[in-house]
Amino acid sequence: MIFLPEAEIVRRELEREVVGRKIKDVTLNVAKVVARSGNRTVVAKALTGVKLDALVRVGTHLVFDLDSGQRLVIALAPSTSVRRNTGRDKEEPSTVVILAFTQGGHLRLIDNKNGVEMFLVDGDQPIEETVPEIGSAGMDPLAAPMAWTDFGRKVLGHDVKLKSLLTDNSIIVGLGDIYSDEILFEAGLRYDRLSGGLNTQELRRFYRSVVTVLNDAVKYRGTSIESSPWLDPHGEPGNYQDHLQVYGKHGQLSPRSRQPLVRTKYSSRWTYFCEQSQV
DNA sequence: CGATCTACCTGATGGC
DNA sequence: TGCCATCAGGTAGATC
Repeated sequence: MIFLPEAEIVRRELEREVVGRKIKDVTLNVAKVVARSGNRTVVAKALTGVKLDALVRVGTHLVFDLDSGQRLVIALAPSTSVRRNTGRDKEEPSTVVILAFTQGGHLRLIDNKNGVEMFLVDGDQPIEETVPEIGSAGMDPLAAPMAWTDFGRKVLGHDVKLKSLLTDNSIIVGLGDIYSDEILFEAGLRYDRLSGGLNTQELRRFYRSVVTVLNDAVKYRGTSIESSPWLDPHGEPGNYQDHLQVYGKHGQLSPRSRQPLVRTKYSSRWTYFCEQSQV
């Protein structure tokens, strides 16, 4: 599964290995994935012979500048895998897009739920305008630097349980159960605390934990566990699963309180936390 | 022992 | 606005 740290890892890899390359050939296996730019023939034609000039990440969207003057947007879904392949690698099941480069090699998108979208937008207008969901997306804690004042205002501006806040893409983009539970443990805050009731000290701890956990997850190259498989563009798993403190660890001793960690259902999904150290 | 079924996992979505 | 039922695909474990 791709969440925010994994999206950042993908951006770094593709910046090194794909930017500067020219598209020789385009394979589009699923019409829905490119439908925002028209049909497959139109999109393939618009991309063939075009060079990828620059890449930025906005939340879980990857945005390439093209030498055609357009931009290529890849809107990653949790179910998306991004792969750098040689041209000879055999096509994995659920491969939805293949971009083959004149310099050799492929960029492939794999998605068993067809959740990924790839489309072209005008390069002259701001990306927030050409891609409305980018304009309305939540904060990106990996954007350097996420403003502390924005964070505070957004958190206090809602009165919702902290876990709901963390997993709400319109407030903070790209987090799921794993990173949410880890952030809340790091912050010493319970999943069911109301965001509007945090005091200044708690708010600062919360902010610091969001930034720390997500940056650590990038540093350790993402989280690869059974319920949330993740492989980087080279097919390598991450290591952050070895640094998880609470997720999936109910019954084990809390690193902070030395009491057993607890697992509870919250809005029909599991939440892992330490009853003693998270208040 | 293999095929099939069931329950449950995940995040996204849309109705209330 | 926030909460929750439902959806879809995948999979683990049970059952035949």
